[in-house]
Amino acid sequence: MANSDEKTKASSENQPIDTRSRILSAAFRLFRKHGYHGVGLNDILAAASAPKGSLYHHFPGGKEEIGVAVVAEITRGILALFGASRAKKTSTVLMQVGEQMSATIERTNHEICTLFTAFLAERSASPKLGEAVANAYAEMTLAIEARLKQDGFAARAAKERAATVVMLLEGGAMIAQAQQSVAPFSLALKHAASLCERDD
Amino acid sequence: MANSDEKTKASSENQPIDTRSRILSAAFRLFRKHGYHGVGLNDILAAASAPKGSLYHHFPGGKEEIGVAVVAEITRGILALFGASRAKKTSTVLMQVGEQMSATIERTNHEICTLFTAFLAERSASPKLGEAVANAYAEMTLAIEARLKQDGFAARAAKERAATVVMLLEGGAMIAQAQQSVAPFSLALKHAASLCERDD
DNA sequence: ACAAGAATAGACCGACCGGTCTAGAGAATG
DNA sequence: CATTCTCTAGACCGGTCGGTCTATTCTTGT
Repeated sequence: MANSDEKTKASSENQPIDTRSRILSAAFRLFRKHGYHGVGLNDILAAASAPKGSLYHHFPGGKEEIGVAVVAEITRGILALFGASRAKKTSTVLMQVGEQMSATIERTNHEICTLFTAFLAERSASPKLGEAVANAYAEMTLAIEARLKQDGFAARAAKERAATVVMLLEGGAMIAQAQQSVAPFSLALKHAASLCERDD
Repeated sequence: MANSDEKTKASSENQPIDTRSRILSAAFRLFRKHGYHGVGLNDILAAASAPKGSLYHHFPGGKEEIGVAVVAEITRGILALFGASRAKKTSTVLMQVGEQMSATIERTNHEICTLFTAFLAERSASPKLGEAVANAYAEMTLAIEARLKQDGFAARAAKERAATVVMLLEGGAMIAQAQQSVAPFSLALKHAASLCERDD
């Protein structure tokens, strides 16, 4: 069920992407630009060139399930970045991650709605989505916290700084979008990186 | 209907609030809980106990005009807080403002969608709203920056720290909402205040 | 008292929302 | 070939969206 990367329609490198993936990435792009409520299923379908039947086949839970899946996908990506290159200092890795985010912000004409902001407002309407977002933040913070401890920070300091870093990234990305400029995000990133240095 | 025991707008102290104000504050409360798109005009009308005719009489621009007005109202409130008590140190004032925000966060069961997050996603659909939000951030930052200069910070440092403070407040409030706890916001506030001390 | 504007009131509209349902295309089994 | 399952396809549904419209009630100036 997961992959059909053998047989007729697919050698492992096929250009026409899986319908499910197409829906997911279209939803991702639209959500971060217009917010969760600002995107209709028909918008997603049109962007993904898929009919409604396919959508409800792959995501029986409908729009909400898509939202949760997108949040999970983003989280997975971020964690992968922080999980890699354990040898390097946290501040170094953070700067690298930040550069990548900066590039995305610029590439998308500052249309990146912050990591999870697009879904935050739905907390009241959809517990599942709210939970997914809360979880995402928690996992991100935990990952950074673990690295900082490894860098030699005391437990409490690591926890506080990790949390502050996440806030800075979120706030920075948000204001960057509002102001249509990467500058605020870069500033936040710089500050966050310095927070990850022990001799602060 | 509801109230007719006073001369309309003439008497400045009437308990039954002006319809326009009722609509505005209802919209404010709903927007921050559900986001701009998450709230329908009928929701606002019901919460304000007003009919549609009144809404379009006071806000001919419809929902968008209401959104802009709400953003302006929030900004006005924040600026008033920072404008007052010029004598005190900025960090002190910041802590006071923060306490007030913390109280609001707790009182509303952490339903405070960050200051302007609720409107950010509409940037793409409504230039006016986007502009209003960008303006709001700029004004806030400028107000803090001015205070920091007055506290003796160099121009560049004042600008950067002011921007960082705003990011921290936004990010902190956002994560506080996601995690359903004031703790993250308090942490952000603490860090922001220390940024406003010269011997950092 | 009376005219005129401000404000209230809600029925009504077309568009779109998320979601359901039935039908068919395509490959994998016997 | 017949069957079966996955997946595609889109017409269709009731409900709600933001917005317009006309009618009526207050308030105020004269």
